Amino acid sequence: MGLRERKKVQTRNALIDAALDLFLTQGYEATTIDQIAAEVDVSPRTFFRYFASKEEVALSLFADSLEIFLGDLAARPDSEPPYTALSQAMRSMVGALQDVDPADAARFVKARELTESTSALLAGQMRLLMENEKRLVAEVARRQGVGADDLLPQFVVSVFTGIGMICFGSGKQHLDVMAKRLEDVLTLADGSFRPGWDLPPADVSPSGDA
Amino acid sequence: MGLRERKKVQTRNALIDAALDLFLTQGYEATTIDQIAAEVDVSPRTFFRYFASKEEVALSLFADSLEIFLGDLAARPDSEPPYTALSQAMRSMVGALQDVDPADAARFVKARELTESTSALLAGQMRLLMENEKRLVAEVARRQGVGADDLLPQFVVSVFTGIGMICFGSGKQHLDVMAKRLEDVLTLADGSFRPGWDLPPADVSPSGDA
DNA sequence: GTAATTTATGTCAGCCCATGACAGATGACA
DNA sequence: TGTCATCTGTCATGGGCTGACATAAATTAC
Repeated sequence: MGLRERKKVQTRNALIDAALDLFLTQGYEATTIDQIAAEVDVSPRTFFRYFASKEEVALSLFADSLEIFLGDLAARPDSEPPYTALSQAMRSMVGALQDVDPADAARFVKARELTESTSALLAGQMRLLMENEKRLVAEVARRQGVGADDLLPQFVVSVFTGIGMICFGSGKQHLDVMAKRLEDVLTLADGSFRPGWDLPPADVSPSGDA
Repeated sequence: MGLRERKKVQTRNALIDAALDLFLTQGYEATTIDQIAAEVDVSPRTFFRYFASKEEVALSLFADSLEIFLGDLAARPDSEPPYTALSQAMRSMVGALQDVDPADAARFVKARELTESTSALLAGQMRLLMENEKRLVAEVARRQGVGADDLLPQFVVSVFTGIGMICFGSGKQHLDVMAKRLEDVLTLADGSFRPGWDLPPADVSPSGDA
C-alpha cells in the first residue's frame, strides 16, 4: 500500500476520532466542521472530501458494520430459514466487532454512545437501516421463494430490524454486553413466534394434493 | 375563536399546502423556504415561526396522526392485552383519518406520498416514531406490569412499530387501501405469534405457589 | 371610541452546513 | 528528473436556521 493511501486512511481515522471526541464532549450540534478540521489540521473543505456530511462521520462505523452484516447474511447457507439466517448473521457481525483491534472497538463504542444520545443521529441510523431494507427484503423473499412485494418478507425484516434496534439502541454497553443483549432478545423472540412463522404457508397438504 | 387564531390556522394550512405541492412537483430538496413563503405571501422568517424546520412542515400531518394514535391507545381499556390495545388504537386512528374532511384527507395522502419518495423525510418519520417510543414502551410496560426497562415491552413496541411502518410505508394508496393493508398485516402478525406472547410469563403454576 | 397591551409579522444581520471552481502542493511512476 | 494523477487549500456561493429589533395588527381595558 502506497504512502498516499496510508495517509488517506490516517486522515480519515483522525477525522473520525476528532469528530467523535468533540461530539461527545460538546454535543453533536454544538460542534462545527471547522473545529473538527482544525483538530486534524486540514481545511474544512477537505472534511467534505472524506465525508459527505457531518452526520456521515458519526455514522460511518455503523454503516460499516451494516455492510458486514449484509455480507454475513449472504454467506449463510440457503437451507437456513430466513429468520435463522438473519439471527446467525447478526451474531456473526457482533462477533466480528469483538475481534477487531482495540482502537477500532473503542471508536465503535464511542459512536454508539453518541448515536444513542443524539436524536438526529438516531434518525440517520434508521435511514441507513431503511436504505438497506430493500436489499434485506429481497434476500429474505428469495429464501422464502416469494416476491419481494409480498407482505411476509417485509414483516420478517421489519421484526428483525426492531430486534437490531433494541440491541444497538439501549444502554451504554461494551461490545460483550451488547452480544449478551442480542442473545436475550433473540431468546425472547424465539419464545414469541410460532414455529415456521418466517416461512410461507405450505398451501398443499403434506401427503399430496392436485 | 378570534380573528387572530383563525388567521394563524389559515396561514399554517396555506404553508402546508404550498410546501406539499412544491415538494411534490419540484422535489423536496429542490424546493427552498423562500419559494414556499413567496407562494403564501409571507416572509421566509415567518415560515420558521410556524415550523421549526423544512422537514417539520412535511411531517406535521404524520406527527398529528401519531398524537391521535397515542390518545387512542390511552383510551383503550386496561383489560386489553398490550398488542391488542396497540392494534385497536391503530385501527381507531386510521378510521379517524377517513372521517376528516376531504381537504385534510387530501393533504394527508399527499404528505404520505411525498414521505415515501424522500429518504430524508422517511428518516424524519422514523425519528418521530422513536421519540414517542419511550411513551409507548412505558404504556405497554404498565399494561404488562413490568418495568419500562424490561425487554418484553421494548420487544412488543418494536414489533408494532415495524407493523406501522409497513402500513404507512408502501404503495401510493388512499386511506381506505391503507386500512385494508393494516388488516392484512395484523392478520399476518396474528398468525405469527404464539398466544400470550405479549404478556409476561406467569412464573407461578396455575394452581398455587409459595 | 380611544388608549394600552399583547402578539404576529417583516427586516436585517449572522452562523453553519454543504458544494462548485480553480490553483497549488504532493505522491506516483517512467 | 520530469510528467502525470491526485489530494489539498482558498475563494465564492446558496440555502437552512436563529436572534434582535421595529412595525403593524388584533385584543383588552377604560
